[in-house]
This record gives sequence, C-alpha cells and structure tokens, in this order.
Amino acid sequence: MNIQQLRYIHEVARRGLNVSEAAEALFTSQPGVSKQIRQLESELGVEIFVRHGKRLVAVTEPGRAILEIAERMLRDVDNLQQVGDEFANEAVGSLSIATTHTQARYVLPRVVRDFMRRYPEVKLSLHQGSPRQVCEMVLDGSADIAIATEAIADYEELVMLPCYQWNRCVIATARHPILRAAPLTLEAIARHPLITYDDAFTGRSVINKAFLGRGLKPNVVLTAIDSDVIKTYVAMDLGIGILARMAYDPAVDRGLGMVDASHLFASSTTRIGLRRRAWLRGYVYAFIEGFAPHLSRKLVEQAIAGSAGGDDYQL
Amino acid sequence: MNIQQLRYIHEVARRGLNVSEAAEALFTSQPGVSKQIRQLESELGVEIFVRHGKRLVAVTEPGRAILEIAERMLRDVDNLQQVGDEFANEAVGSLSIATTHTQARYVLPRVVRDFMRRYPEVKLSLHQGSPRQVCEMVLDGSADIAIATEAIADYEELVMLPCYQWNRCVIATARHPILRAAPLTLEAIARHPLITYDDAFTGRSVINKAFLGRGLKPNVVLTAIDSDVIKTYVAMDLGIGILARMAYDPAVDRGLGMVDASHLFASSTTRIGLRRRAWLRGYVYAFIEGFAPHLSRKLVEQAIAGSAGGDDYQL
DNA sequence: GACGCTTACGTTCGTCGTAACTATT
DNA sequence: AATAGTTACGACGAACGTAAGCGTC
Repeated sequence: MNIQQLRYIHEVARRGLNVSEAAEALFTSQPGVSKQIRQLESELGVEIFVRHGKRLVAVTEPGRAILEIAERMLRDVDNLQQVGDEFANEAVGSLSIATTHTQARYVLPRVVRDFMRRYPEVKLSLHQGSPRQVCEMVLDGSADIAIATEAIADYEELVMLPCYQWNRCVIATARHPILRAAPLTLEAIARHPLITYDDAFTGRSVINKAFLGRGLKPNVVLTAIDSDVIKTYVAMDLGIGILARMAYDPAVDRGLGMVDASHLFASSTTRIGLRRRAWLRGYVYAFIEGFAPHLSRKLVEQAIAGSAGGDDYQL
Repeated sequence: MNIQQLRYIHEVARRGLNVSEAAEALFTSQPGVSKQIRQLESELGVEIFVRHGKRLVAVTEPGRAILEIAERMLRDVDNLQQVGDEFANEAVGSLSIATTHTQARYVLPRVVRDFMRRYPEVKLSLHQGSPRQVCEMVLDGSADIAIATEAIADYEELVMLPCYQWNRCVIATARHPILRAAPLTLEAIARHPLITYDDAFTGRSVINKAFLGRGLKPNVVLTAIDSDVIKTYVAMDLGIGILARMAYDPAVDRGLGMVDASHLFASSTTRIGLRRRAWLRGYVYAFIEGFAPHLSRKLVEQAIAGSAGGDDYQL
C-alpha cells in the first residue's frame, strides 16, 4: 500500500469511475493507475470497484469504507505539508477564503485589509460563490475557510463556528411612505412590491418564514443573489427592498432611505466553516480571530479536533 | 512522502529517539531509517527531531504536530487492512480483548462462550492486565477492545462505552458475626480487619471514598489485585472481604457467607474502551453487543466516529 | 468503430542493505 | 573504547510510460 494508490482510487471515484480521466488529472498514464488499483485491491484482499468486463461501474461496499478512510489519509497528507509550510516560514503562505457576496462586499473588506497589513507575505485569495459552492470548495480543499450564512449546517464534514448575528432592514427610495410607517410591520411591507435575496442566499429562508408565520403572501417582484442588485432596483423604484442591515451604508446609498426591521425577522448567524481535523496555518487562526474576535485559536482548535463535533458553539 | 517514513518516525519517537532500536523493531537497517527520516524532513521542510551532533535528543515543535498526524495515518493504514480482512471473510479473523481479572474471571466467560459458538473461526485472545495496561494495549493496537472499571476515563484517545453497573458485597467465614449485622453499616465493617482490592483495581477508589466520607479509617490488612486472592484469605479468616458482587458464587464459594453492601457504596460502571476512529470488524460489534446488549452497532459506530467524543453515554 | 481498460515490456528511479567513516559519551 | 548516526555504494525491485491487445457500448 502506498499513498499514490490512495490518490488513484480517490480520483477515480471522484471522476465518476473514469480511470483515463483520473490518470490525466493526476498527470500520469492510464495503465499505471489501473495497475496500481488492482494491486491495492489484491493487497487488501477485496475489490474496491465493481467491474462489468473491463469497465468500472460502481463502488463495492468495502470500497466505500476504503474510500472513506483513504480520503481521510489524503487530507492528513495535506495536513503534514501544511505543518511543514508553517514552520518553514510562519508568515509566508497562502490563504484561500470562499464566501458569498454579502460577506465579501460588506463585511470582509475591513478584515482583509487588517490581515494583509499584518501578513503582507501571505497570498490571500477570495472566491465568491453560492453557500453550497463555498462549502464544497472547503470540502475538496480548494479553499481553507468558508464564510456564509446559509447551508453550512448541512455538511457533516465541516465544523461550523458562529461569527456574528445580524438582521435586516427595509430600504426604499428617499420619500417612500414605508419609511415613515411607525411601527414598521410585516403587513405594511407586504403591501408593496418586494425585492430581496434569492432563496439560497443571505438568510432568505428567515424572511420567508416571517411572512409565512403571519399568513402573508408578499409580492416578490425580483430576487437577487447580491445586495447591490437589490439596491439598484430599489433605487429605480421597482419596489422596496429587504436587505441585510450591514449592506446599507448611508454615505454611499444616498438616494435610498432605510428603516431597521430587526423586530420583524429572526436574526441570522453568519458562520465560518472549516474542514474537520484539518491542520491550519497560524495566520488562518489570526484571520478567523480578526473576523470574529471571540473565536480564539484554542477554541477553534478544539472544534476542529472533532471532540465537540456536530455541536454548535455559543456565540 | 511515503507510509514507511511515517512508520520510521513513529517508531523512533516511541523508542525514546533511538534510531538503531527502531530499525531493529521494524526489521530493517539503521542507515535506511536514518536516511528516510532526513528525506521526510527535507520534503516537509522542517526538522522533526532535534539533533545534538549526530544524536537525536528531542522532538521539535513541528515534529510533535507531524508525529500526531503520522500516527493517525498509521492507524488508518491499519483500518484499511481491517476493512479488507472483514470483507474477504466476515467470520474469520482475530479478536483481542484486554481486560482485568474480575471481568475475565466472572463476567466474560459467558460472553466468550457465546461468541465462540457463533464465530468459531475467529481467534479470540484475552489479555489480562491492570486497568492502565489494558488501555495502553488498545492504544498501541495490541488489543482491539479494553474492558475495565477504573482508569479508562483518563485516556483522551479512547472512546468509553458504559456496559453495566455493579456494586459490592461483604464476605466472611460462614459463622462470622458481620453476616448477621442488620442493617449492615460502614461502621460495623470498619471494626473488622479488611481484605479488598488494590488501589488501582476494580473500583477500589469507590470503597475508599465511602469510608472517608464517614470519617472512618478501615483496617485494611491485605490488598489484592483479584477477587480469588481476596476470597482465599477471607476463607482463612484473616479478615472480612469487600468484593465485587458478581465475584461471589454461592455454589462455588461454599465456605463463605455473603451480605449485599450496595447501599453502602456508590455503584461502579464497567466500560468498554475502543480506539477513536478505528474501523472494527463486524464480529467485534457482535462481541460488544453480547457483552452489553444496549450497545448496538450503530451506537458504537457513532461513538468511535468521534462526533460524540469525550462524552459519556447514558446507560 | 470508438472508447476504455488490461497486458506486456523496457527504462528509470527509489529503497534497502552492507561497509566504511565520524561523532558523541 | 563503545555506542550511535551518517555517508557511500551497489543490488534489487517497484512504478511508470509506451505500445499493442481485447471488451464493451
């Protein structure tokens, strides 16, 4: 058994049981991969893949168990490299963050600026995506940390750390009557055409729940993935907007009025997602603490170690 | 990087940084080990061991992190073999149980008999030792499961599963006055010379606590590691004995009288200890369930997966 | 007949063991 | 002087790539 063989079976499984494709992705020859897989199978004494004649068509039952362990080992190989990189030079390296629009646009700029100042030698990269994409990126190793509000909870293999709570506001054109409604109610909002987030984004599920709870059917005329699109169309008076509070900046959004709506919706929690049992570079802990000061290195380490797996931490 | 290199650093660390000894234990040459370690270090870009001239004298800080990950990987290598063995032939294999005298002598015989009947092809081995030895055996892989009452809780790397609760009785020669004391009290016991377990065994700590809690200083004239020794000396009337209840069998222990003492002492819980994240053969689950019927395969699997790490389960 | 996996074979690289050398205690 | 680790070198074996062969769709 060797690590290369584990890479082979993992890649073959990942690529829909296509050996040629896996070989290409690993920059090696297809016969080599084939042979090594057979060798591993014979060493372990079980077939990992089900073959129809010469083609791989499924993963066997032991194969599933083997793949799971193999993937854990490959992550550990990665972790070993990380340890090496860390101690070879503590301040040099790279940090890849996967996040959604709202975070990238309104929350992270300050954190990123501070981080780059403190670790000028770390190559920081931000990748924007849907909450699910963001999680997948962390799972397959193409990002180190995920930051999102929705969906993170669905991934067993990720550790979730609550960072901050936030709520929503209503925005409208400057002289819109909704801005003077006192108190602001869901009923008042529902009387206007609405512009807000797409279903899978930025706490939209909470908005739905609030209206549903009151038996209201808001007239949503436009759903957007990001706050800027919402603001653009609200400014055009297509409707009023329900927006994450931190996405409204009076200095920038001059043409728009805002009223707080945190009494109408349940608050949402933005979380950081990390791979379980990952070994993180020192500056990753620094970044996390810069983003959510209560997440000390020690707390995060404990969470990753898995001893508190699945649970949520107190904010 | 390869798995062999991980074995090398692990064995060197385990053997007090003695490369020659590690090489011998791994049936290879000392220069080979030396070279592979240097190669791994250069690949990772950090020193794993601190050297004084040519000698290894300590583990570096990154070395500690590396060793930890390496050991996890080696356990996974083991797990892969286990998966292979399991599916190659479900009913053939070996099961190694490390346990203390009381369990081996009074509790396990029935369980072992049933198990051997059901899995005649599994080579069962029992290893007796102190609670600590028993745990160490599971940790270093020389046993699959540990069964003990004391000490198991101290091992972070083991998962503990409560199996059953038990309490103590007092034994004495047939016409001894303590047998007629009604009700039986700690004070009455403390008036006689006492024979019971050694400090590290079979719930002795609970016995100490009970007497201490009442300000009593029992006159312990003999401490033994196993129940049979206690019974032997009680039969010689050297004193009265405090014994685990399940160790008294009226059919066998004819010369001895017994009174229950469960109202005097806190009950003890016997636990099974398993390595975290181990992959267990099917018959191991069967054995565990035969020993403690409430520990279903599913429950045990969840526990070793680590998601409930550190916690204790409800009995 | 095109795609995909296996078999066969030769080259290359890596690993291991022996032997000689050097440093530490 | 003895013990412990490194360097040097040669032999063996494993892994890889190329090319040809066979099955499946």
